[in-house]
Amino acid sequence: MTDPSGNLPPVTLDEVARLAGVARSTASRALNGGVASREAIEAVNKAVRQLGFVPNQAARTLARNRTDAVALVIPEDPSRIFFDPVLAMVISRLSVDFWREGLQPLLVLMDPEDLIAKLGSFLNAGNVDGMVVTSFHSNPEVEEVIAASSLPTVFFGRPPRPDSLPYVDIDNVEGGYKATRYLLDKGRRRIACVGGPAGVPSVEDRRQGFMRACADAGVEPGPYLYGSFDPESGINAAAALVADPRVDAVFAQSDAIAVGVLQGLASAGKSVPEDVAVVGFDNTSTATAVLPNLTTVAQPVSEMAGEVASMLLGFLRTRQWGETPRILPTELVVRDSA
Amino acid sequence: MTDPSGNLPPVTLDEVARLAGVARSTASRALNGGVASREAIEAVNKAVRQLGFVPNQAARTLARNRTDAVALVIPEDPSRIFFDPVLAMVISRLSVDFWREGLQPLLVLMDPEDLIAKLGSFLNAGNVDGMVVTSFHSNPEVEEVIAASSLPTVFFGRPPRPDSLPYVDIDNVEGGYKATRYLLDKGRRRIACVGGPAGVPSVEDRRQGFMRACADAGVEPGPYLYGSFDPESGINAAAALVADPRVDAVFAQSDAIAVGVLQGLASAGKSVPEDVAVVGFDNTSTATAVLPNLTTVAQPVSEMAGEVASMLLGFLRTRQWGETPRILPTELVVRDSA
DNA sequence: ATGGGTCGTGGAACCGCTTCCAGACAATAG
DNA sequence: CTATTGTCTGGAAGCGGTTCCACGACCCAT
Repeated sequence: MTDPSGNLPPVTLDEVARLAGVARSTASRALNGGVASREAIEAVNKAVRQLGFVPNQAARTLARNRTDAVALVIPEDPSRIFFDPVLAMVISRLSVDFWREGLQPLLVLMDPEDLIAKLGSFLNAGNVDGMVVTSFHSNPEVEEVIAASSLPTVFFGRPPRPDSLPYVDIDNVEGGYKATRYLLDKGRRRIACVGGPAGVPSVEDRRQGFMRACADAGVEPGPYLYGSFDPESGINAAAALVADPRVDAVFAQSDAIAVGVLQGLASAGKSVPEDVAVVGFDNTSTATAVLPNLTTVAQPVSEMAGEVASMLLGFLRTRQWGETPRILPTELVVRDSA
Repeated sequence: MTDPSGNLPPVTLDEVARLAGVARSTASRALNGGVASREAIEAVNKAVRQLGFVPNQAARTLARNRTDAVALVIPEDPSRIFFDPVLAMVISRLSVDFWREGLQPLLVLMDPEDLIAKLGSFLNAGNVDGMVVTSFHSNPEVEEVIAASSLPTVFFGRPPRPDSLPYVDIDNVEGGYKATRYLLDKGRRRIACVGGPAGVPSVEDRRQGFMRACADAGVEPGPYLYGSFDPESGINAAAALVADPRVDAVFAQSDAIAVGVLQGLASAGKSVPEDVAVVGFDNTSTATAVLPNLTTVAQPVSEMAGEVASMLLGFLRTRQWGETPRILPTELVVRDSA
């Protein structure tokens, strides 16, 4: 079944051809669907099975000038990504989809200094046919290298300079709007918002949605705080917010932040949702791991990743981009915190 | 700086050699530290810079019979891994370490059916020089393929058949013992234990530690329940356990389970830690995302992954294994739940 | 019979790099 | 001054596939 020769000598196409009684070129054609007689194909297939032949990928790459591999570029500080179940989901889905389509995913996740030092060479060494880049945080230097590589690229999340670059994203404005609107509909009148880092596109969009919902309701928006996408930011924010007793709701721009807010409110003696209602964003597993379970805006992360994969695949096959960008809708998941 | 030619023609070593006024072989030697005159090296380096040359990886692989890539094999159902922050950490650390050492990590994470269908070919196609396998769950078919590949392999976690295969793990017996002992020291007298799937090595070891601690204290162990490593198992377990009012502590074999237990106890009206103390395992970020914050057994996951990477690297360089297995200690992190 | 297709095939070139080998040359030893 | 060593070099032969090309066999319509 598998190669019985315990260890060393890998089978080559030459040996297959010899056993099948044909030329190497014929064997190659037989295997790759080129012109070949029925008998040739059968003989070759039999030989392949008998010898446990597997074509050498490097040789193939060299000859075809195509790697059948793609890079998953995660330009984040690796120590940060544990807080981000979204990222885990993205990676997982991309990996599964690419494998299914016969592409090997290379995980480009390294120390930031390594990244700027190595990414350029890596991309230009013909290691991959294309890449997907998660662009939650911007990083000019990395952007630069990516742009210079001229490899087919799809971004997960709107890239900082969306020069009609292909990307998939949710409608963050809508998401922010929905969350805020829900709180307003529940009668909350002074809503604070805790965001991620200033300047990040999704953060600004969610903020815009927040503002717009308040404006539409004729309510003055409560305090808006920038932070980062982790529980600490939430704790800090909560500490600041309780100073204003009129604040009766918080829209946290990620579940991680919301968790921190919850903790901060708890230690300040505020009860959720009675005193303060809290809405998160992302609908990650922590939303249900926390008490009270979090009302949150769900992103269809897996579908998004699926779209990303199919966009890149489509381009690699047809050499042209389909509809881009692709914007997917969000959905408010109501639980106990608001 | 980088290749100015916007797009297509990649620079080859031939062009570098021509520009430097030497033969291709000399250029190769100059770049790879072979014998070469000072002038030759300088001329080549200059040409390289000028042209933005990056050696083609496939050609290198073919010529050297070495890929400088390793596989990260995750034989788990991809939909499951989101519950597992440990896995995210492992992947991240491995990725960072391998990149730092000049090895490209290939993420082998796909649908189970795809895995058994494709893993064999992948491993035998000369895609990688070695691999690391996370072996939380056993899977005979995958085991088989891995064994047949005869690639250098390190396991994260004791593999089902540790035929002196290289692996890194924690002392799970000790971990289980510590958790249980702590509860006993706190005066708890009827301690239940909620484990992962029966038959998994780590689960059985933790169970053994649990049993032994009880025995050492002369206390009869409370109910032992198998489940899986997710919050649902914890909820179910809690539901079952509250039937016995004497149960005053639960040792959950993962934080995810513990979170479920916490919820289950809460909805049964039990307070933690007053009525029932809870100890988790893993010390993942959910341990602090939940209220009360979880007392839990910490595994040095990142260090473990680091060990794994260095073991594989060591073998690839020296062609022999160092000390194996490597067993790292656990540590009890005391918080609020017990 | 003869000319013009297909179809299938083997040989050879090629992808871009590394490495073996033999030769050129200079420096040192005899 | 030759013999011996040593350093550096270019040419050529790989690595293991794919693909171009020319050629022979075959079938059909002329």
